[in-house]
Amino acid sequence: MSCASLYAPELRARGFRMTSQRKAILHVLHHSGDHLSPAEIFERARREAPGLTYPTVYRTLEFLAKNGLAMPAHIVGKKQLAYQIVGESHHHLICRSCGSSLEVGLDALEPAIRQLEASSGYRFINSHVTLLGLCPKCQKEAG
Amino acid sequence: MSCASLYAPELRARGFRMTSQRKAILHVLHHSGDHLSPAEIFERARREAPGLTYPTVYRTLEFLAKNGLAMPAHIVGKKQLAYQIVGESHHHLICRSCGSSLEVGLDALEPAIRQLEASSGYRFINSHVTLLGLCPKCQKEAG
DNA sequence: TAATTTATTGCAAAAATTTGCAATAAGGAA
DNA sequence: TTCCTTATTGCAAATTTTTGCAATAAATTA
Ligand SMILES: [Mn+2]
Ligand SMILES: [Mn+2]
Ligand SMILES: [Zn+2]
Ligand SMILES: [Zn+2]
Repeated sequence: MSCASLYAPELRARGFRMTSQRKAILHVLHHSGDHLSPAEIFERARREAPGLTYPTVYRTLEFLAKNGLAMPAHIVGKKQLAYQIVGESHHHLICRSCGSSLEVGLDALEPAIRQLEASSGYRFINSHVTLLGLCPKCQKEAG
Repeated sequence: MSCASLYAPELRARGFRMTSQRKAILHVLHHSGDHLSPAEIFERARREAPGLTYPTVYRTLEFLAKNGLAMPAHIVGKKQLAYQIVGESHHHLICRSCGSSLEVGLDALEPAIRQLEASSGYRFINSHVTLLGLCPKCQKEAG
């Protein structure tokens, strides 16, 4: 029983198909919960889906993002775009000097985002925000 | 008189150098104001800096982002990471179904971000947030 | 101005990501 | 179950992005 059964109805309702490749990738994202690079996802998912290829990994991640099942996150300083399963709302605050990071809970930005949902008419906003700043340590060093 | 003279002191104070390549790229970003892909930046900047190469463009954009002079933005549906000069604070709300987008003014999220600056100790947060949602039209179609 | 230091660049090659298209297989219909 | 339609995949090739390293040039000093 794969966790992919959670997502299958969602996809089929929109005319998409649940394939073994998508199951494997969703399984990896779902159980890791973390931000994973395409390469990490490829390595882990192909244990369940032998024959899996890189083009499929990239296309699937883009597909999941477009459909609101995964969130992309670009972290300055890391070259690869990472993906994470949609779950607990949270955001990232990263020091652009030393790279140290802080996870920001949903209470910080979420109210403003819900407000925006109301005023814009857009709905189902998945927020996965990466903010860049200077951490306290680097503020001192920079003067 | 290039607009790069605006940025030179900033860089030199941190031990970096203002080069003809950086001048050209800053000039392009500064006067466009828009989100530009590395390829667009390369094409425009090399008019002023002949001999400019792609590795330099990529390294410079990463450099400007790390130093708070430019903001990267990953737009789901577009493959390339785009960059924009740091200027008016604003955010993007994009429909993950049809791609239509809305610019979100600084009043929507900025108060929450200033609040976060206070509570986290991080400072000089450049926010350039891309939020994904479903626009009103696509909400109807999706049911 | 000339010399010095080293941040930055260009080049060539490697690695990552995207694309076109024919083959495959998921899901629905018979 | 078998047949159909077409969304999805794998493959090969194209394109984009990154990296190592020697050559270059910005800024400081003499
Ligand atoms: Mn995250
Ligand atoms: Mn923008
Ligand atoms: Zn820091
Ligand atoms: Zn839409």
